[in-house]
Formats: sequence, C-alpha cells, structure tokens
Amino acid sequence: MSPPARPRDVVIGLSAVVAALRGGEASVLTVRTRDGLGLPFGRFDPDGHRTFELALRAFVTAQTGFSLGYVEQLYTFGDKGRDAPVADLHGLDAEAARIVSVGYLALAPATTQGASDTAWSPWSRFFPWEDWRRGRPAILDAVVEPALRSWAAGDEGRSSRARLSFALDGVGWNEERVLERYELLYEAGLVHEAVRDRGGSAPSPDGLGDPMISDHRRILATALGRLRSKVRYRPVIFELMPPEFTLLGLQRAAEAIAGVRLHKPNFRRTVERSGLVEGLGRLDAAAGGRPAELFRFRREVLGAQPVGGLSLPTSPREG
Amino acid sequence: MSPPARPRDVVIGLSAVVAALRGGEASVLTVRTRDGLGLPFGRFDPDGHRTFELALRAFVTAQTGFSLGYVEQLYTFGDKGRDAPVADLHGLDAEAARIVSVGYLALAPATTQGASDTAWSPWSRFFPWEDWRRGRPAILDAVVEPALRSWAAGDEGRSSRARLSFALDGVGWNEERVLERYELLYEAGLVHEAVRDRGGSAPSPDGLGDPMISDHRRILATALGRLRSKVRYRPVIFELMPPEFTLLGLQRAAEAIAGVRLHKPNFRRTVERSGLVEGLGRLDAAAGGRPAELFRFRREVLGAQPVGGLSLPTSPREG
DNA sequence: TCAAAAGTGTTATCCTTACACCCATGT
DNA sequence: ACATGGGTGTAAGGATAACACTTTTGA
Repeated sequence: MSPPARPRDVVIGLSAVVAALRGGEASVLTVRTRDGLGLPFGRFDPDGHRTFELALRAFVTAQTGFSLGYVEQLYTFGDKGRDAPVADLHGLDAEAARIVSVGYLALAPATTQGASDTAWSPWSRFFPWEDWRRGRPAILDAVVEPALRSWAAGDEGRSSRARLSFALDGVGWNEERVLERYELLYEAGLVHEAVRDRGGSAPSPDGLGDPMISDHRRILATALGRLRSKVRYRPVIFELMPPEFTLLGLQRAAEAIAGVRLHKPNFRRTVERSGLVEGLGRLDAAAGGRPAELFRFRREVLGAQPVGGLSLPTSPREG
Repeated sequence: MSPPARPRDVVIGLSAVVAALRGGEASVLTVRTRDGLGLPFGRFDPDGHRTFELALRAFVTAQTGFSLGYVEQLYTFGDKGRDAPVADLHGLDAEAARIVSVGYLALAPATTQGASDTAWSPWSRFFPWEDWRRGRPAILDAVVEPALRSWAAGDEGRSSRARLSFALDGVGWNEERVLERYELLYEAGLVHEAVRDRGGSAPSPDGLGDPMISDHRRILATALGRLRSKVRYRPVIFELMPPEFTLLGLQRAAEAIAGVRLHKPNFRRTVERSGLVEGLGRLDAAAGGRPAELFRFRREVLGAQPVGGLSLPTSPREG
C-alpha cells in the first residue's frame, strides 16, 4: 500500500444506458466483454473530445452502429473501490489511475435497427424485483425480504431503509426508487458486485439479478429510476415509440417502463386530454379484437408551450 | 494550436453551492479570488480522496470553517472552452490539462455561523430576473426581452426557446427553468462569461447579473433550479430552517427559494395537513401583530414513510 | 356465439384555488 | 381605533380513481 511515485491520473469513463422497447419489454443495449456484461462505454479523450455528449455519441455509434437521439446525463460516480474491475478495459492498471464514471441515459425508438438482437437485455434481467406488472414479484418474499431482515436485525436505520425501499410491512411500492434498492442490496452484500468489489472469493449471492462489469449496474439503476420519474413530467415516453401507435401500445410502453399495470379507461382519457397525441383516423392492423385507432405524438407542442408528461393511473386490481 | 507532446491530464474540480437563508434572502456562500467571485471549490485528489463528497466537505470546512449537512450532486460539466479561466487557481495551465467540473448543492440552516457576512451573496445578485416576489422584474422588459428578440429575430427555434424560458407573449413563468434561462443568455452572448469565454475584449453586457469565475454561475443556476423543483417533492426546505419557526417564516423561506409569492391561508393548510410539522404550543416573540405559534420539523417521519415536499400555492394577486 | 380488445358514461372523492372573514396583540 | 400579522370557513372547479357498461372485430 505504498503511495505511487507520481500522482495517479484521473481517467473519465463514459457509459450509456441506451433504452428501447423490444417485444413489450423495456430493454437496454449491452456489450459483452471478457469480464462480463456491460454498458457501451468509452474513455473520454481530453485532447480529442470537445464535450462528453459528443464523445458518448461517437462511442455508441462505433460500438453499435446507430446514432443516438435523446441523451441526458445521469450522475458521476467516483467512489474508490467501485471503479477497479473495468480498468483493464481502458488499457490501464487500476493502481495507476483513478477511474471516474459519468453515466448517461439515451432513448431509442422501438424501430431501432443496427444492433443484433442478442445485444439487448430486458431490465428485469438485472433487476428482477422491479417488475410488478404481474403482481408483487415472488423473489421479494422468497429472497429479498428474509436476506434484508437478517442484515438489518436490530438496526433501526437499516430496517427502516429496507421497509421504505422494498415496500415491506405494508409500505407502498414506489417504482422510482430503483437506485435506492440496488444500493441497499449492495450495502447488504446481496448482489454479486458487492462481493466482487471487496475482493471477495466468497460465493456470489444468487437470484438477485445478473451482475455487470464495473459500476454499470449502478448506472443502470440510476437510469431506470430517472426514466420512471421523468415519464411523469416530460413527454419522454414518445422517444421510445414508433411514429404511429395505438393507445394500448402506449399504455404497454408506459407499463414496461414503470413496471406496474395501469388502468386502461383512465389512462386513455388522461392521454387524450393531455393534448400530446393526435388521432390519425386510421386503424391498426388488428391483432385480435376490435381494431384500434392509430395516434401520433404531436411533437410540435414542444416548441409552443411548457409541456408535462403522462399521468399513470394504476390499476386497482394489480397495482 | 499544435497538439501537446503528451496527452493532457484530466483535472476534476469540485464546486459547492452552499445555500442558506439570511435576512429573508436565499443566499449562497461565495469566495473572492483574484479573478473574481466564485463558489468554494477544490481540486479532487485521486490519491487522497476516497469519494467526491468527502473531498467536497473537506474543502468547504477548510475554506469557510463549518461543516456541511445536506449535500447532493448536481451535474458534471466538461465542455471545452468553458473551463479555462479557473485553471490557474488549480495551479496549472489550461493548455496542459482539461478541467472537468462537478457541481454540488449543499443546504445550511439559517443559524449557520463560521463565515463572515460578506461571504454570502443573495442569488438575485447573479440572477436578477429570477425574483418575482414583487411582481415581474423590470429588467425583463427593459433589458432581457429586447436583447433576446433581436438575437432571435427570424429564427423560430430561438424565438420559441426565448418565449418558453422567459415567459414572453403570455407564456407563464416557470420558476424551475433557471439553467435554461442562464444558458440561453449565455448562448445569446448577453452575460459576461459568454464574452469572456470567447476570449472577447468586447465590452461585457451589463445589468444581467454579476459574473462569476469559470463556470460557477452555470453551476449556481443548476443548483437554484434543482432546489426549486426539489422543494416540491422532498422536505428539503427544513434543512434551511432553524429548529423552531413560525408558519409565516416557513412561507417566507419557500418564497425566497421559489422566487414567487404564495397564498398564505392555503400554504398554512397544506403544510399542516402534510404531517411534516408539529405545533409546539408556544408562541413566537411577537414582531408586531398577533404572536404566531412555533413549529418544528418532524424529522422522524423521514424514517417511517415515503415523504413528499410542500405544495406551493401561488398567490392570485402577485404570482 | 364467444373471446378479445376498443372505447364510453358516470360517480365519489380528493386536492387546489379563490374569496371572505374573524382573532389577538401593540401603539 | 387601527394597523399588523395570525388564523378559519367554505364553496367552485378540476383531477383522479373506481366501477359498470357498450361496441367492433376475428375465429
């Protein structure tokens, strides 16, 4: 543990959570490295890159073949000890450089081409406790709750955080607290990355989602939480939709993002009253049942007035 | 413009917007440097600092003498051309290093001691168009609107952004869009930093607030916008209050943050119904008029249930 | 005729907004 | 008395949540 002869360099890693809807699932673009699954990423070049965002767009285009539309910065992570495992991917030794990770969220329309199907993974693969569309996920009662209870035993602070994050003891589920939940599991040593970052040779916990390299699952959790909250106050959902869609299609998209079931009649009405969409008078090629009208996003409202997102009326049956 | 012999270093600068209420004004802790006014800041040490937040707390304590409570990360700025002027404060040449700026928001209670009074500046000093508590600021009609109109003349995109950001042509004022407004003025070359960053010797525009070093006014705009929105969905306002306060005191604090007047009776009711405060049964030392009851923040609710912020009912008279 | 999905009506409830008004204290 | 600020009542309007129901298509 002797200090290095010369000060460490700082290296900035840029990572993108590229989200899209594929087959009714909210999915994310992943890359396979020899250390495991990760997000598309690259090393920021202080000489060549004018801004982070331009650098990020270049990385994703180079690694996956398509160009990003909507992009926003999420968070910058710099904790010592959670940065090491990706170091060799940047071509340097973790002891010689400090890696700082800037995470971004990008949204791609459902029609996105250019990446092979195997490059997309549904989010539930990494966060199986986040999908409540078919009711409370079994993994919560079977794995998460007992593990957290034993971790929190006797500690009021821990118990209270577990209760609020994971909807224990009758607390309601808040779908936006994705990062809080992941960080709690990390702190409790219940996800693989926590064991790995401690240099542990201990067996990794199982059943709590697939791990990712470096801090990429942390960035992914940040992205999902941000998207879930943003959908409610900005019309970002339409960045994920094809140019024409039905209202049920929009609802399924909102459900895939939020991870909860919505109430159909009320969802329709709030969407139609929002002024965000316009009926096209044409019908969908029916896929069973009465054909639905096609709608489009009225993108022109963005320049005319401040505009909010969608209200997400949960269904009383399974919400 | 020949490339340097060896790749540039990346230097991470940490800056803190330390907000507090002083004399009824939302104020921010500033430091005076030989290049001008700035935020407390420091250079992140990749060898010595374990996390950004710990490093930031150490800087602020060293430079101002008190320790921070509530802290949150705002944004990371890395644009070339907006980083140079502070370089010499870090003891290096901007040509030799690329400066990346991580901004933080910290909240200090009104009782905060340890910094001299002259170290605090009201936010309106830097953003005189943001304070609508006494109606629409005159500077908007006198300076901002004509300047933006001539900048946007004939460009529909520019006009629409100016309209939405600065509430022109009957668009309503959205107090949260602080950063959008500052960035628009920067892009239009109407704030001093824009002229400075272009290496301009042109006379700096006047009347549009005092400049700050580096990108510190940009970070400050980010902080004010974040705080204004966060007050509505998290009980952060209480981080700025003394342990005991009256409801009008709380209202004045919310008004100072939001920059708009609120409706007293409705504000009282929403606060009391929120369950966030508890009456103490004791009265304030009256300052004219009927003495008001003292309240305290029920900090214990934070651990018991998910908890929102305050609703801010604007006054019909001057809102 | 039935399943599946689209789409409409209606009501109870809550929250927000706005206005009107009374109360307690100091000068 | 009156100014100043504290504090309450109440009603209109809108959004939300819940339930019940009709319509249109394909198999």
